[in-house]
Amino acid sequence: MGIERRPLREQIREELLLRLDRGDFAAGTDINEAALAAELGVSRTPLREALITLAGEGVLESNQGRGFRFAPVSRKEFRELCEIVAALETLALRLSDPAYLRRVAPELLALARGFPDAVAERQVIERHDDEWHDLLLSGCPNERLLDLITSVKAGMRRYTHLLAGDDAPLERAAAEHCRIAEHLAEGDLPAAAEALRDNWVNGMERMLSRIPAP
Amino acid sequence: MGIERRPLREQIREELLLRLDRGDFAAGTDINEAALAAELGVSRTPLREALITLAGEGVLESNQGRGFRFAPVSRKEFRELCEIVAALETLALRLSDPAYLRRVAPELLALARGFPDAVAERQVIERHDDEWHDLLLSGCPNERLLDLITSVKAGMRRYTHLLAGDDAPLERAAAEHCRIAEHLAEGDLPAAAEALRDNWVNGMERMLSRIPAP
DNA sequence: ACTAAGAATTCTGCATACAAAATATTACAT
DNA sequence: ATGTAATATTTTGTATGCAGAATTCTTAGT
Repeated sequence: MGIERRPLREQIREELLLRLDRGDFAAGTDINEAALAAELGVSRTPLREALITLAGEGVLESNQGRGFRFAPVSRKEFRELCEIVAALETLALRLSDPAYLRRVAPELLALARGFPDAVAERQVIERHDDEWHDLLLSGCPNERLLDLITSVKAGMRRYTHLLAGDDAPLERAAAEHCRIAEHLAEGDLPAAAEALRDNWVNGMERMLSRIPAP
Repeated sequence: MGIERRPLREQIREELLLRLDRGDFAAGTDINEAALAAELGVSRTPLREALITLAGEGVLESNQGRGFRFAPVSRKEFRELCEIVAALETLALRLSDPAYLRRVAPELLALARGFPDAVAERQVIERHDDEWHDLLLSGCPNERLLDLITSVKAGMRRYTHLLAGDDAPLERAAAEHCRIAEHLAEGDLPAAAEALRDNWVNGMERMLSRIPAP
């Protein structure tokens, strides 16, 4: 039975991202290292290591002498992140083997169709969406690109909890996922890539109004 | 007189990248934290923080229990990185204001033309190339994208020293830069973006043969 | 001489300690 | 009451300490 043998900093990073999804931290909030470390039951050292990693991913900001804080959210930044992820994911799709994509298309379609039925809590649905995109890109041979996408998406997690309580956006996303899967089933990769970009642009539009004005 | 007031971890990170450019570290080499910290005249704490940052950028790898090491180089990874940066830079160019680009085109052209004349050492030339690309993208309003490009390029620094002693690739790069600048001067942004992608693809080809086989 | 077990050493990962910077509080003058 | 200077407190940034894992060295046995 494999006991947990991973660096504390990684576990801490994931725990913080999870709490971020839950909306535990307001954007712009300062982090008190000692208090947070005590709450997590670890020392400041691995906590700081996790904070530095998250700062590198854009989740946190750091200012000399005054520590870390959750980076403030803004429509501008969210738009920027969507532009980036859209470009990276379409690149990943274009680099994938068309035959492989056609093979996983049915599974992608099934997942997308079973999407709104799942009456799970929002947090589970978010994870579900991530897994769908992961499967979509699982055939991309560019490993560095996949890592980078994961990292950039971590920077977007500050925004996910803003969708709380509204299912409409998720249903529309599911419909778009179906469209993408159908294009893949037909072997029309360019159309799928275009639909994927639309998915990000639309998702961005749906979110923008929920982001508080600066 | 503003004295140096930045976190040690950032200064350490830059120093390590500089030494990497000089070819001080062989790919795959394990890092001895205590020895390196002593050499740099700092304690292990900020050094480790810098190492964690570099690991996040792909410069280093970390394995539980056996610390950090410089990630091994490979043709596959270099190709992957080039694909990524090419996509990101062309995106940045497409997002830029065409009027601004036309305005800086002359400066870009002049810099590119003065390129091979500079008989400076290779390391300076590399930095020169970086600055040219920075200027090219300086009109991109997507700040997150610019940060991301910088970060991904840090991950490519493990490869730059492999160009040591050969000016031919740099001269060809200069010619390509001229081409890009000329397209911008004409206001033909799509052509410039295409030339920029070619620049990365060609640069990749030039480099590939120099990367030792795995 | 080669292998394997085990001891000794080295090194990492995490915790704690300390100094300096930033922030909060108090005292006082206006 | 308000602003300000002096002081106390908090908090970060860096250094040091320590336990355990990984590695190297030693040596006994074949």
